[in-house]
Amino acid sequence: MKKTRFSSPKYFKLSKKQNANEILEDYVEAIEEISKDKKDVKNIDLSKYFGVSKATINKNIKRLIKAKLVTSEKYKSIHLTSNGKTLALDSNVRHEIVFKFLRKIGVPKKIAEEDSEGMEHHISSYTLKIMKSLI
Amino acid sequence: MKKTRFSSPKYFKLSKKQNANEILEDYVEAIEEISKDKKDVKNIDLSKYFGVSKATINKNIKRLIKAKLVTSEKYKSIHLTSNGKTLALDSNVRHEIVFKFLRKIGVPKKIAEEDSEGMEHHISSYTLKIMKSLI
DNA sequence: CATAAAAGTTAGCCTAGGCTAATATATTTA
DNA sequence: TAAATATATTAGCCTAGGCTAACTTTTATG
Repeated sequence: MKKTRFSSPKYFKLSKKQNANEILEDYVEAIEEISKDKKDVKNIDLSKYFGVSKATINKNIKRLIKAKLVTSEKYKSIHLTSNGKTLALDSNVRHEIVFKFLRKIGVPKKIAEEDSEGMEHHISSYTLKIMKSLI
Repeated sequence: MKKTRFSSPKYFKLSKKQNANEILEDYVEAIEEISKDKKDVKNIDLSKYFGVSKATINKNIKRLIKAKLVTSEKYKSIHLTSNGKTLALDSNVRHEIVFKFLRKIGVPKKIAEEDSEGMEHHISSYTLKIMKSLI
């Protein structure tokens, strides 16, 4: 009597690949959000936002530049490229769907904020569509 | 007119900490599952299960040993400690709740397997309780 | 406007989690 | 049982994502 298998190798591989982009998505989403309040998005804003050191932000911004998601010159502010903007908006839409869905099923705001943050990168578009339809 | 903030620094910090244990949980869960079919769980089984090299498994098993989740001697099979067993069962329960919840809202089996795999580490016990009650 | 404070950068370190290649041990099977 | 195959381990490499400390540049202020 074999138990249902909830996972298998291939799914792990997929989730690892996704993982690689998680931080990039979080960053562009953060940059987009911060730029609603401030005209210039600086290193220090992201440092405060994510609670990590300026050095870490600096390193990660270089990855974003390499990935053509942002542009930035030394000591200057950070700007999303059109790719970056698209990814940020996409990310935000997914984030919002998950957040609202969690609220809909009765999860308190604070917890829904935390959970949606963690979950947004691990939900397929199929599942997102269902969640959207249930909001 | 400020937009709702879906995320904030502290949630990121929390999710990073969780991340560190993800692989440990995945491993104990896998070991528990494999041991249902085979008496001995070996390196090679996990290598096939996760689709990563034997060397990687070997390294990670050492982390599990350090974390007192498994015991294993050179060239011998891997056994969950009672801590490991507890974590595995816990993990599996969470996994199962998410999987069944996704099925309940209409997500196809294959996709529910993938998504629940990714999501299980990012859902609070509060949200899990709600999901459980809705299955 | 000079200097102090704030922000940005760089270098060097760490852990986690991958890999390959070489080697060691176990297991199968001719 | 000896040789071939399978599995396990080790060493050394890589990237991502953290950190601190030292230094540079920018910004604010006396």
